[in-house]
Amino acid sequence: MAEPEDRDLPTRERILAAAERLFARRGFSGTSIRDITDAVGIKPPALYNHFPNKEDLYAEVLAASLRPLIELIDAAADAADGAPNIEGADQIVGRGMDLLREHPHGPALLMLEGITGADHLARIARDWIRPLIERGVSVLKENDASGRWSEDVYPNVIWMWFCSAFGHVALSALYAEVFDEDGLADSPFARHRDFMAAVATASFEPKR
Amino acid sequence: MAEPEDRDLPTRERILAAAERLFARRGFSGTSIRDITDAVGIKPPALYNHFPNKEDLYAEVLAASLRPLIELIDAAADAADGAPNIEGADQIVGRGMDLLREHPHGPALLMLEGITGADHLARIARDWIRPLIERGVSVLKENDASGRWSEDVYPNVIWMWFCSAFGHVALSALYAEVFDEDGLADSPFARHRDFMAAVATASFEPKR
Amino acid sequence: MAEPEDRDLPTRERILAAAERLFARRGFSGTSIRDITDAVGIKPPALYNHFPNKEDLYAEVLAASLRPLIELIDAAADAADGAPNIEGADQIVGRGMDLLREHPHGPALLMLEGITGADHLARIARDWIRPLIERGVSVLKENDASGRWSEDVYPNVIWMWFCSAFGHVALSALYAEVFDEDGLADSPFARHRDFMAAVATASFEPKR
Amino acid sequence: MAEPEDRDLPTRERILAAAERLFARRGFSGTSIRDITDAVGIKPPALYNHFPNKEDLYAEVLAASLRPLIELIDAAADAADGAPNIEGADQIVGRGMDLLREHPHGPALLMLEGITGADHLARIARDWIRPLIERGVSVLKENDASGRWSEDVYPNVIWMWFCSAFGHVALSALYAEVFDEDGLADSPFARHRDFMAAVATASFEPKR
DNA sequence: GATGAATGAGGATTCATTCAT
DNA sequence: AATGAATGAATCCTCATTCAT
Repeated sequence: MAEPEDRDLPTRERILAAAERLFARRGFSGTSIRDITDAVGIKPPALYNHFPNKEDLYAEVLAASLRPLIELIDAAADAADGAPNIEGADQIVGRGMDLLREHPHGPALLMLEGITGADHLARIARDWIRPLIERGVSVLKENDASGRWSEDVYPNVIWMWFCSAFGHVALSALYAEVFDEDGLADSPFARHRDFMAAVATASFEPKR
Repeated sequence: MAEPEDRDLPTRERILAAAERLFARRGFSGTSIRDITDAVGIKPPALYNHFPNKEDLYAEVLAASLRPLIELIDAAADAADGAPNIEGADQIVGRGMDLLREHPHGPALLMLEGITGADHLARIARDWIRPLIERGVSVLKENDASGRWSEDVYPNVIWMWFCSAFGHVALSALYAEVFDEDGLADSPFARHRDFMAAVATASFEPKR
Repeated sequence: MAEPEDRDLPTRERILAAAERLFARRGFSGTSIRDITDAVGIKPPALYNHFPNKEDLYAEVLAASLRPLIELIDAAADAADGAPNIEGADQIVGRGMDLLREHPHGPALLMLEGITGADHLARIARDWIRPLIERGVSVLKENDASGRWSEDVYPNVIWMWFCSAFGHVALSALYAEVFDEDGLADSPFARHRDFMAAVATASFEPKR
Repeated sequence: MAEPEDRDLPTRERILAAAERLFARRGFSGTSIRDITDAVGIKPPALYNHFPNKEDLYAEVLAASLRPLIELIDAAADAADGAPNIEGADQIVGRGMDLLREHPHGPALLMLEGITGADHLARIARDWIRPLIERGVSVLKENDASGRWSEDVYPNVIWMWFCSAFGHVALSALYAEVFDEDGLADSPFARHRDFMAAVATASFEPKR
């Protein structure tokens, strides 16, 4: 708990790191300023030299936590853009999950926001999720040669993968309790990622 | 907001209903006793005539919210138990989602618990999720004739469907912001349910 | 300080009494909730069972403190309405001051507000002071036969008396330090009141 | 608001000017160090290079704000010392008010202190107000030939004029709300000053 | 002189809970 | 079964002040 949260970094960064971890684990109202400052090793008033209030700190954590995810997913989609049909699907899914795994707080924060539908939801949806979906849909339009799906379910395709992938990462605590192993550890994670990639393959296998 | 939460029901039931809705929307620490009693139309001390404290009320809400889900999913699985191969998969998925839709607070509560990994998580995992997974795995063992999957990914199959289905229902607020329509309304919901059922079908289509 | 503030009265009244005294002596921002609740003999949270917040408590104190002043002055003006010329002026002044003396917190609160020009000033001016001035002006119009003053200085007449009378009562702490006697005690107060009444008489003495 | 408070002056003077204005408008406890430094355009710690703490800054503001008033009033009294009877009264009153008008924060600060009776009151009373009163009384003794007043009400005379004159200037915010015009603007101020001078004349008009 | 970072003390207010009625 | 009044603990945040730079 009181891990000094990377003692070398400037205080502002340490606050962001501690806040990200705590907000992701306990939600906004479940995390107190004191929780965060205790984790950083400062007193509560010191936090206000770096952030004007809890809300703004949270907004910054949210943005900082989602930005790399979207950027990386975007880059992965770029890479897969010209790729041939079926192989593309499983590779995108696999890469996407690997990226989520490296930034597991983002999915948790996003799903907490998505469920509780708090104040930031509209902005998140507009700025992060909608572009992500649109990006995915356009990739599908160019690459799906399976003949299985009409264009108007492409958003559902992306949405389902979004729920599955973000859900797996965000729900790692539940996964651990259910399966007695850390869902983000190498082997279980690989198994799940590969399974999801295989479902993707099956989904875009040309219809007989 | 201040809907008197079914004026005819006994107070205890009205508290449970209001608490379920609020806990699902704002989480445990984001919901105050006053929020609940305001929704019911009583004063905070009156709540303590029916529940010993907030924690126990929450535990009861959680159980009451998850029990029907598990029971109904269980029943759906029973019905599909003897069903033939491929048709079974999409029917189970479709029925399961219809059931979730009727009790949308359950998925939200479960995912909030699953993310924040709070005190109830171990019990929930043991009592509700593990049996659900095991039930699904055994159904798969009896019915999967696709030749696509080895038995040790069956848990991943169920887990992925769990994330997708519970995620879609729990994240309806996010869905609404992203797609400008209520993901639980008839037509969008049917589209997503049918798409997921189709993916199930594709996943269990016998391999060529 | 910790006088129990009239132990018999209901808590709400005791809070109002303590708050009036403290706000009048130390101003709004110089008075803490704890100051008030200490004077009443309760803990700070108990105050919130009776008033929603400090601002509203202050507003209520202000209204409760000014209302009797205005009402009584109004009544005094009524009584003097039909009175003959000169005698009226000194009697109104004398009676008005006697009334202020009985409610000395009102002038203090009003002058603090009037100086700091805080949020309530506009409302106070409109609801309390303007009617008071207008009332005084109309009395002057009917009764001033001195031939000394044009009608357009009547507001200045009232304003000057307002400053003098409210000032004397509000500034009793300063008066005490300057003159080494309590300006609200019987004898010094009577001397000042009678002097002011005499000035009023001189001011409305028919011009030679 | 964020007027840089006379950019050319040395920081110390700019702090004094900003502090005077803010203390006069919001009182001691209603003004924070940050309010002052914001108005000056520096950060709070910089203030401590010029003043040891808030209390001492306030004391200096108070002295600096009252000193010119007293000096100027004193000078005005000197000038009127040899002046003949009746004309003197109105001239002193008129000149005194003109002086107050040029330093309107002094009256506000003084009345706030006089009402709240804070720590500085005794010193202020002794050092500033008492000499002022005594000076006025001695002028009256030498000049009052009206035969209207016994010598023991002379202090009341001065006190009443003090309340009226300081009150009018300090309460300019209230005046503005009540009369819809700035009480310190040329025309309204002149009207009030002349009225007060006229009352002075009437008060010292030889009795018939 | 000025500032960024820090802090102890205290600010108003909320919260879960109790208890007498 | 319900409530008004009360409270200890905790909430977010502000404040005056310090100190190293």
